[in-house]
Amino acid sequence: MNFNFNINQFIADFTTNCSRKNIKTFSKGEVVTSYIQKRQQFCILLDGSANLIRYDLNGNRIIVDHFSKNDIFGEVFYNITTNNELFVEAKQKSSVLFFNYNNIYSKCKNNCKFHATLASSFDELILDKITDLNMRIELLSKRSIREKLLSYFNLLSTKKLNKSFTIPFSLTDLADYLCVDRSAMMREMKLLKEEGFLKKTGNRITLLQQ
Amino acid sequence: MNFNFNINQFIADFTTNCSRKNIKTFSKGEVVTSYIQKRQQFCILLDGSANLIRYDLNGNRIIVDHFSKNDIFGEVFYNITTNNELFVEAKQKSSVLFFNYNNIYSKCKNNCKFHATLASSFDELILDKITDLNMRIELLSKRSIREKLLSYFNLLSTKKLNKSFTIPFSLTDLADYLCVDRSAMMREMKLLKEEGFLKKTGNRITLLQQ
DNA sequence: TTTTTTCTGTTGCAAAAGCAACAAATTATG
DNA sequence: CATAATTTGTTGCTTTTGCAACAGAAAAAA
Repeated sequence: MNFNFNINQFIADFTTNCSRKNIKTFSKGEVVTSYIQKRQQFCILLDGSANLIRYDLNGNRIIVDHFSKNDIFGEVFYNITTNNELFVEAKQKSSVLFFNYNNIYSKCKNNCKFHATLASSFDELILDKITDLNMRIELLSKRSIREKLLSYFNLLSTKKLNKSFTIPFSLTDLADYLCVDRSAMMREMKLLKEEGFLKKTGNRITLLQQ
Repeated sequence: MNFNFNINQFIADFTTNCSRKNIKTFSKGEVVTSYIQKRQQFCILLDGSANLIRYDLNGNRIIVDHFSKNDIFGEVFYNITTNNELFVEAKQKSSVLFFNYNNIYSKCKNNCKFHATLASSFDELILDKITDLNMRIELLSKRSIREKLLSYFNLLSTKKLNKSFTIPFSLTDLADYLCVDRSAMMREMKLLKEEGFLKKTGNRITLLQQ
């Protein structure tokens, strides 16, 4: 397994050489793609940010996943089993590369370098995805809103190597990402501030103590 | 990608030919393995059943995953980031095959057929794992105990192609798997019975209506 | 087979979370 | 820039969930 995988190089190879790629841009609020059974599309977010969204039967919106630059998504990473409608919504002006994974081994016209890279790097891509999914499960396994908030904030803090960081989406979205009621989440956040766990200005958080 | 992957054939090849494998048996309650950072072990449950367990800081036990015959687990499928101790516990007499994935490409003495199979089938294995993880996320994203129970039961029902099925572990375990309080879960289950959603004898459930 | 341990089922009470509703602030859009 | 739309922050009230505790059933161990 190649542990020296470089996502930037990978994307560069892809965008410059592959004739089977397809790049589109989207503005805020637009649906980038819906997940369709049997199709095996895979997408790379070249720029911007987007959410993977599902609505449950009670009308609750769930932000299943959040994507930012260089994140990879699509049916390849989500075998759809039930009739749960899943779609990706751009949160801002975004640029997305599409690739049909079904025939991954069919070379494109100019026999591009990318296909060799893809074959050898695909394990790496999915193992990264597994890491993300396990972190998501760890987050959702937390039993209280307080624990969910603190876990998520610690995650962001670790990722940024900084006690201060910006929540990558609105607080309304955050509630749908943590799968809790927004007003209850706001109340809990207020308590966390009052009890000295964190400081908050807008959607910038600074973790204090512990 | 090979969509004709056969897990039974795969395991048969592995157990009969590979000299790098290592098979051990465990009795109920024994720890099969703990997940260790940097190691890249991967294990196949040949027989029995086991749970992947974590304890959170409040002492709550979380059943992160449940494994039965032919399920695959190990650090390969769980990049450990934090200091969360994860271990696999046998729920009954179980037989487990261990393989060190670090040097997947180093052939074993008799250059066994398995390694060719593994290289070509690994994508399949991890994509299956991703499906499982996404289902787990969908389950945990449910906001009430009632919804979690019904979703989980529907899942089992779909898997068995039958409205009747057996919960693969104790109700105490089920609560830890759904990440809710056991007594609250029992109460909700009682209500579901009373409201005619299901019948229950021991840990055998029959779904009624809808 | 008896004893010990674990699991199931239940309940009262306390704490947490959800719901609804609204005003103020902020952000998009014509 | 003005207006519309969305987001934030807040609160009272209701519902759900968690906690603690215990008795009986079932399963495991001696």
